[in-house]
Amino acid sequence: MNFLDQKIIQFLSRSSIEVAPDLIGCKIVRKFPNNRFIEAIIVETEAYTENDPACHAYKRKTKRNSVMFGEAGYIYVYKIYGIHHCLNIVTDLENIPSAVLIRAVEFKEGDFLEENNKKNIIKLGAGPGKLCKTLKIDTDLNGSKLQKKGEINLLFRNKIFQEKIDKSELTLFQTTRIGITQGMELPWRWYLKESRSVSRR
DNA sequence: AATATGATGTAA
DNA sequence: TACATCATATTT
Repeated sequence: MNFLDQKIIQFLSRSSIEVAPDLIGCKIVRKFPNNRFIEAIIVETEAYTENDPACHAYKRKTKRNSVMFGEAGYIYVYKIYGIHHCLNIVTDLENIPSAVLIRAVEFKEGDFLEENNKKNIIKLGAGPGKLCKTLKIDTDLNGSKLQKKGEINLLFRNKIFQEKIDKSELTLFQTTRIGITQGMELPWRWYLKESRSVSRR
């Protein structure tokens, strides 16, 4: 494991409520066997934590949610409504079931020249199911570790993004979470106000 | 074994 | 606002 992988694990080994806003601006890198890869900037996240009625691991450890009980730096992928997949990054210490749901990412112009229409590139990552479809993420990746040499990796915010946050040229908006039936009052959703790829405002 | 339902997306 | 569609969890 290299130094940067180590730093990412440290960064993720905190409460999901701290990690979720910090993940905005970080980059998901999805690598494929043919050496090609896609990069996407995270622009919308939600925190799920222990003692949170909306968390899949709220009641007990099950086969599905077991990854959330493990150490930070692994991904939890589940299928929802029979059709879509959702990507989560496991956070916090071992045996504290928590994760951050990636709700939206933004792709850069120039990617997808072959497969997709340039017009709707903004929409390709605007929703948890859509981003998984675009990044070809399904339950086969459940339990994978984020690492440089892997099918999926996470990179920190670049310097320019961090400077813009620091100078308030980019702003994070905090709201309540989407689509849940319990814990609706908890303001654990964050999105990048300036991004056009946010799923809902 | 049977049933209920969901951290969604799309079309209407 | 309806609904497609199925893995998982829960109930019988």
